[in-house]
Amino acid sequence: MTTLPPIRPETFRVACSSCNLRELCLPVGLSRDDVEQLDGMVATRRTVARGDTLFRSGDSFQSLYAVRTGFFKTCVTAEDGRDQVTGFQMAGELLGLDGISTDRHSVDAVALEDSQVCVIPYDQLESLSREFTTLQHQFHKIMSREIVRDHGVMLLLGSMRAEERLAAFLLNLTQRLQARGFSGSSLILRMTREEIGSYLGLKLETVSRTFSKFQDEGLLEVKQRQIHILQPAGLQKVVNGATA
Amino acid sequence: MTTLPPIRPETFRVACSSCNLRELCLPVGLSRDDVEQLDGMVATRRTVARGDTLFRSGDSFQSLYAVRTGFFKTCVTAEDGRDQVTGFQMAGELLGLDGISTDRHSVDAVALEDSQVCVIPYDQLESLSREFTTLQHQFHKIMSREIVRDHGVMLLLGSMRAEERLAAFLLNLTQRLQARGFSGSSLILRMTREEIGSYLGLKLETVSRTFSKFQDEGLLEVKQRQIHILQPAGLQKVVNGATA
DNA sequence: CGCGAGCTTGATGCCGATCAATGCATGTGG
DNA sequence: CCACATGCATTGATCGGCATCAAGCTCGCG
Repeated sequence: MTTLPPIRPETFRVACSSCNLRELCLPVGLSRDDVEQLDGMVATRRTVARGDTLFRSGDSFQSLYAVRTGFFKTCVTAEDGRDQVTGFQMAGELLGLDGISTDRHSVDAVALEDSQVCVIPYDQLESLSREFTTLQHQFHKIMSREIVRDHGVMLLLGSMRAEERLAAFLLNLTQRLQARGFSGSSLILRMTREEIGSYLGLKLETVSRTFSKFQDEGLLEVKQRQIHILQPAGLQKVVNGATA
Repeated sequence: MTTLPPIRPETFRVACSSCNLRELCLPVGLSRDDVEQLDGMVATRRTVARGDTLFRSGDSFQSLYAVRTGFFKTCVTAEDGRDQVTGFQMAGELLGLDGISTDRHSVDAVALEDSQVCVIPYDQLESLSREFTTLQHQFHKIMSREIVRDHGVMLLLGSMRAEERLAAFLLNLTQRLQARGFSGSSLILRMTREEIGSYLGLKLETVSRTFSKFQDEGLLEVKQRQIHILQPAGLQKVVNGATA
């Protein structure tokens, strides 16, 4: 068998028009022609190893990033050192929107596994979206969706109990994974109990205990970070007020 | 004394270029010429009586609203009826950004006192911001600022204790009032203890008790909704981890 | 093989929720 | 103008959920 020329990932053409995430990512709803306009803008990718930061709070803001592969968390840190996970991002989701307001990032974005992102230079996005109405509108929708998502998290943090929070979190994760073609019932958590706890406003022990409780009740199976959802409907009941 | 002709507010010319809020509102950072372009877009005002809603969750989204006078709250409601105040808006702040994502509003906006808003038809805002780079950029900054604000609320809800939450809330309110030319030390709350509690993820009794505690400690004076801040620095200490 | 990061589980305590009563303003109708 | 109702706020007593403290446990990895 003759050896093929080595694959050099860096040289791959980065092109939204041929990306399998285009139905989830920035290009949603754009025509074929419009998407091809994006190809000129999204010219580079960046690889981020597990544990490394894509950007940090305080860094100057230049670009947005679309997750191509991998998994991220974003964290805010208060002056007194307290910190809070504000979100988990997977393929097709945008990172960096926080930076637009002050030209500096206000959160840390950390890769929870080896990841790749597409770099979207922000000034180019602004000028392209002046030309292409659909792109402009799509971008606004993405920002608005982030605001709506944040409101949902506030509801969760402000008025739900531990079990309800974890159940809501798991259902949200599985929905997003399912939209990406993964199983809706089986998943591997990319984050620690502590990170889940930070996101949900709980301590890691409470997260662990709640997983165990769900397991005892037959709602799911937990083996470390491997989760099998056995009764999605049961979890949904927990999210609402099932005091079971 | 001769009677003056009656003032008919509806006929006042609505003009961003002559609005005293232009340094706080959408026009921030725009040149005189650019602001005059806004005058054509922001053509109408709407009056909302105390207790009435400007829009409701589920309403179709057409316009953004800039608070001109008065005070609003926004609430999300879960399917099970639980609800959560997601923000309080005062003069110069924008309402309705949540609606862009799905063309329907996802929160209720309720006036907490008799209020007036400027109506900003969203399709006109999009087309104007295709023409005027500074407007486009300013609008993006406002959306991004909302996202950053939401992250701050998540930090508060996820990792602060009752006293810290209330202190942070009061300092935030006074800062915003001060930016509008009001005293930084004396304010009248436009919302009930229950609404504060909902926003902060606390019960109204806890809010009330915490006010009393701050008063006992000499940090402020409370007389129903009248608040006098005596030691802003003391409140700031509470926001960080003063276990006092 | 043994170390360490992450996870589980138990015992205890505290913060804020809940339940309940009273107080205080505003407004309405007699 | 007062009596009473109503909505909101305060304060007390008790309870419960989650945090905290503390031990082991599991698993991947050098």
